[in-house]
Amino acid sequence: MGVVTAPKQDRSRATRQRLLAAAVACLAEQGWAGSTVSAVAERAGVSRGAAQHHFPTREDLFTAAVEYVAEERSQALRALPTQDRTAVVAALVDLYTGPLFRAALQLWVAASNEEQLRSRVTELEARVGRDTHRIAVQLLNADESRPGVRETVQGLLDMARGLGLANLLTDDAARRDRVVAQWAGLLDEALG
Amino acid sequence: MGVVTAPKQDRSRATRQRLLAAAVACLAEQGWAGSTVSAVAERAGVSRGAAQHHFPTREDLFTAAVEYVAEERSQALRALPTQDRTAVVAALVDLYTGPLFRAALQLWVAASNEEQLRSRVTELEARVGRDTHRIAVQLLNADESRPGVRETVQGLLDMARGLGLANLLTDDAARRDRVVAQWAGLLDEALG
DNA sequence: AGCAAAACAAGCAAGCATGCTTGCTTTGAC
DNA sequence: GTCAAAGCAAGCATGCTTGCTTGTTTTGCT
Repeated sequence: MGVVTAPKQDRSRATRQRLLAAAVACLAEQGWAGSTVSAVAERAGVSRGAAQHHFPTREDLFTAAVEYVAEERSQALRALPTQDRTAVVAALVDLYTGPLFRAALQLWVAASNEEQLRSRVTELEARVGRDTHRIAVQLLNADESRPGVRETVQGLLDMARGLGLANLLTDDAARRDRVVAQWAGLLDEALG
Repeated sequence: MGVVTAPKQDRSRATRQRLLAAAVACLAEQGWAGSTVSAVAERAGVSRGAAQHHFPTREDLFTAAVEYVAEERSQALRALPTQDRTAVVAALVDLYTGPLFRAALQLWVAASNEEQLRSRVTELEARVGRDTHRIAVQLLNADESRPGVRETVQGLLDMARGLGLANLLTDDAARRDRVVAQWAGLLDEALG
């Protein structure tokens, strides 16, 4: 009762998947308040009743969606190719511009107000954040034993977050590219 | 009709002010969806009817609140003291940690989904962003005629935004201080 | 002091999202 | 082929927020 049990039928699993994907898309496009279960169900191509069969309450649905977003983001992270530092910086920043980041951003802001979501989303961000930092250090070929290197990389990721946030309203890819180019150079000097 | 006319009575102006301040506080604490006009009116200490007398529709209220936030942020910006670069960086970052930034963040995210808000909030961010950049260049004593300096400062402000965003869920002032110290050093080298 | 206008308070109807309940269809096993 | 269980669809009741409408108090001016 209440425990999310592993689905036993293929159709059910497919529907669950579609519902979660639709939930993430709705979050990215219409935000938290606009992501009503009717909207998610309609986008997933199922009835609202079906949605509430898989996720009895709206909170259940988006609790699962949080995990889904975390999984997708980790997956995108691991798909990053190894290149020169400028390309790596650009690729990292690109992680914060897609619909996945938009959905995550909506979840962060919603979690800052909804008690129920806060703990789960905080855990998500901690986990994904650690993964991101680890992979960033690896891809940038940074030596974390040197003092300041850890903070430099953290600042870079914070800058990427900020660029993604600025990208929420106005799609300023041109400005972003210039900033990325400049700071990739500064970073290259700082990391040696 | 519909045009927000200048209030003629002192009590009215005070109530308007309290309503706007309460709207900003509600935004920062309870987000966009949670900032119902009842909540704002209660926080302002007036009845809901009074709130709807001053702002006939909810959109009117928060349209005015957007302007209010922009004004407050510009004011906070101009109050920044001139100090050494590390202190200036810390002060700039601090601009992105208070309730004003939280309210602005809620507005950004809400505006990314609500058509009506988007244009106004976009204009707000453009204006405040320009002011912030200008004052940052001035306080940092940066020579924008040198290539790359403009992008360097922009990247710093983007990092500040990202730090503020990270601060939304977990109040990690310690990490922020370390990142600020490190990036202040990087910036000092880059600006010469 | 009186008066008109503004400011404020309270109640009412409409719209919407959620959660529950009921009934029908599909699945997979015997 | 049948049957029980899971998946799915639709309708209903509740609670909440908004906007409007009506009535009362306060303000500023003559």
